[in-house]
Amino acid sequence: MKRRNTPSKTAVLSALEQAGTALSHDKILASIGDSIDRATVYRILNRFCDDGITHRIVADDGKQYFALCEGCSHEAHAHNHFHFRCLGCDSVECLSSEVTVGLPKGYRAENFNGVISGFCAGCEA
Amino acid sequence: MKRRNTPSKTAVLSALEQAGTALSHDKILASIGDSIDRATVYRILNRFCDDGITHRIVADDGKQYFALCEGCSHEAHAHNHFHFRCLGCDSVECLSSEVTVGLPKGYRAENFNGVISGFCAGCEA
DNA sequence: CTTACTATTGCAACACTGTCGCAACAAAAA
DNA sequence: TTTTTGTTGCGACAGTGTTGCAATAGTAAG
Repeated sequence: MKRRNTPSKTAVLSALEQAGTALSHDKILASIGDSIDRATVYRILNRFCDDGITHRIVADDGKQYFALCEGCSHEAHAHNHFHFRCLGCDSVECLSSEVTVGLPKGYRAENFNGVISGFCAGCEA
Repeated sequence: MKRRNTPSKTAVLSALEQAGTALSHDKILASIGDSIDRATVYRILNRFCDDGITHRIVADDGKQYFALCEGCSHEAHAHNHFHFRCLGCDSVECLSSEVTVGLPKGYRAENFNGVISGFCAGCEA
């Protein structure tokens, strides 16, 4: 499946680049304006994940967040790091600490999803 | 807020006890039959979480799972352990390994949510 | 430049999860 | 038994994410 360069795709990509952190779908939509259809943004993001351009985080609010992959190749995605979601400003950022978790025998891990929610330095009263 | 003992509450509790693992809302509903309303089950589960009887896990499918708390007091909930969701049989179980993650300065953690998805020993081809 | 191919888009509709308001009900205490 | 008030059932709702389909527009070939 060959990919094409479209204005929508570029807009989503630059929104993620500009933010620097993980963005929820609606944040992305708000960032690029409502000129692009909801469904299109979802499809673009899913394509990005398929292609290894972004990784998907499901936070404890049940919503998906997307962040640009940095330093991980297409073959070896190493997203075993945590994310922090601020309950005050609703921002999601990647934490640097990597974690390895032991699984029971015979288990095979496919995806890692670690989120800690709380209050960031700015929102902490 | 005093709690009352009702058949619905007992049914949900025994469903969780019988399962031994974490259950999604619809699994619980299926387990106790459709004699109880959807909204009621949600309310019962939220009450359980408020009271520290269960803890809530949000898996990477965006759904909430509930598991009985074992060995954690009302005051000091220590749910910083991982959960494993099998992509084959869709079961969610608690992993034993406890994890501590370092947060940036000034950050305060409120909730820990770690889920690893993959295939369990039974579903691994 | 023109044409053909097909990835992508927009629109609408849909499934699903979780919540909320309100009137009716029922557990627990008086 | 009566009273109090926590719970339930029903309906409606908001939000998230997906899908089908016709129309559009990249992209490469002629």
